[in-house]
Amino acid sequence: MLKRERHAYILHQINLRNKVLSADLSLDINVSDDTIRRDLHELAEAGKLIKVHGGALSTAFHSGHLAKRDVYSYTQKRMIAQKAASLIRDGMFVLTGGGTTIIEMARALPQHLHATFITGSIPVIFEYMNHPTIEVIAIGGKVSKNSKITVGLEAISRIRGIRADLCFLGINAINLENGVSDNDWDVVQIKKAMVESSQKLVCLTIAEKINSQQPIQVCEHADIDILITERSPDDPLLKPYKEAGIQVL
Amino acid sequence: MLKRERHAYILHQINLRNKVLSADLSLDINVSDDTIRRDLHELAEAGKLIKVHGGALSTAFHSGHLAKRDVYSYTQKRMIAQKAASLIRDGMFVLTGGGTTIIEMARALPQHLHATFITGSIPVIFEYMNHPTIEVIAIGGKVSKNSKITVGLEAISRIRGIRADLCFLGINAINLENGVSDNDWDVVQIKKAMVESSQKLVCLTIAEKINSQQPIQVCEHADIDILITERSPDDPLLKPYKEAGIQVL
DNA sequence: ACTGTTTTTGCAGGTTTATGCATGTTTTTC
DNA sequence: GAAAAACATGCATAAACCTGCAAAAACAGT
Repeated sequence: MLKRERHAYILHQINLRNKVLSADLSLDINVSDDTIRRDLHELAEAGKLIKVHGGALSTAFHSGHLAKRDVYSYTQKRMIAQKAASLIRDGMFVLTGGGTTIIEMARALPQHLHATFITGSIPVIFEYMNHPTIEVIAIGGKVSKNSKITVGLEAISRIRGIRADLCFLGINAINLENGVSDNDWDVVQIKKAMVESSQKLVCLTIAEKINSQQPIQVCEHADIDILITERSPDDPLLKPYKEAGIQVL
Repeated sequence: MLKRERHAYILHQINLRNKVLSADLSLDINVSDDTIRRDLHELAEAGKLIKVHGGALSTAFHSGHLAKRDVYSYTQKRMIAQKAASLIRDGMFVLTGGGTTIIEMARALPQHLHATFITGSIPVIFEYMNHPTIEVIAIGGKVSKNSKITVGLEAISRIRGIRADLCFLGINAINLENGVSDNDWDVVQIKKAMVESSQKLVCLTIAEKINSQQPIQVCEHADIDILITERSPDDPLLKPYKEAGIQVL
């Protein structure tokens, strides 16, 4: 096989799977691994791929391109945040949890909204404070350093004393069998209390976490009123949830 | 799986869930936990995540986002903060207000201090959260957007339920005639409650504010136990306060 | 077609990297 | 305060790597 051909083949493989192993290629094409290595080296110099120990990766896959901007799935979260913010009306009492998605929602609130937001998440409070017209209530209690929200009995009993119209939770895992689940006991207790204290529960998550599970259950899927992801409500991934009676946005 | 690929996978997981356990990863990817540990170590060195015992955390929340040097009279406040921090012993319950001086105190706390800090100031909570060993209690209530502390009846009744060893207040004005005074009614109510709930009151202020006055009184000079400024305790400016029975540091 | 030149390839060797394992230590947790 | 989990460290090994070299292949020009 000619060098050019080989190069084309390698690039084809890399675009197909986002990675290649030198060993695989040398076996496939029946040339020595030295040759493959030289090929990869050349292609890397030409910027067609990224050479790593043991093989090569697609340029699209690697850091600079995808990682820098979108490791936090910023774009998806923005979209979720906007859908979520549109549910809030003047005069409402809104309970919210913590997490980056909720922070994005805080940023996406319309300028003249006149609602009351209650949360135990310190970073979220920070974000709410920048809004000109909303009222912000902090839930007191012991502060969990990991999750940066208030937890414990104090916080839970405060939440129990509230009747909110809406509850927004950024969730870590959801499936139909076990509903919403998470991995921090203290945080789960808080979320449970929030769910019980609200008329409607709105769950926010990027689609990637749909159909996944974590050790501790927050609530049944039946408790969820609205589910928001960055995808279209018609996406087949979400169909089972619609059929289970959840409104999907 | 290639090393770089693994790194990308780990980062993806971490940004998805905000944390990962080494054990989970080694099971997922099917490599030894040693390898995972080495991966996490490398990624941590590169600043892509924060390594902790048993796994790693996302950097997303842990960004020190308070600008350091653009604080008015930074050096003076540093000095005050250090004097103040030296008063705190293991096991103490400490009530603190808000303000840049208190934030500096939070930064000046010794690394192994084992005390409990109670505050309603959101920026101060942020700072406390960075400390490895202290316990942090947030006072709940309505959040005042100006002063960034919780105010109102809810907060006050919470404070009343506390018996603290020390209370640190950053103060805006003090003279012998009217004691400590301030200009925000809500904030003053909170400070009053704090003073009443503590054994000892420690007031922090830059010397510039000594012998000045604001419209609303917080407490009498007789309520103050300790006064801390950036000046030496022997400074003539402070003599009247010493003579009035206040311990000056 | 022949010869000189260039390119490509495989190989020998010595080096580096990645990984797992064994050891002993620290940290966490109950 | 003792057991379990997580950690660091050093070592061994296999795989991947680089370098230089020589054989083979491809090329080009009179």
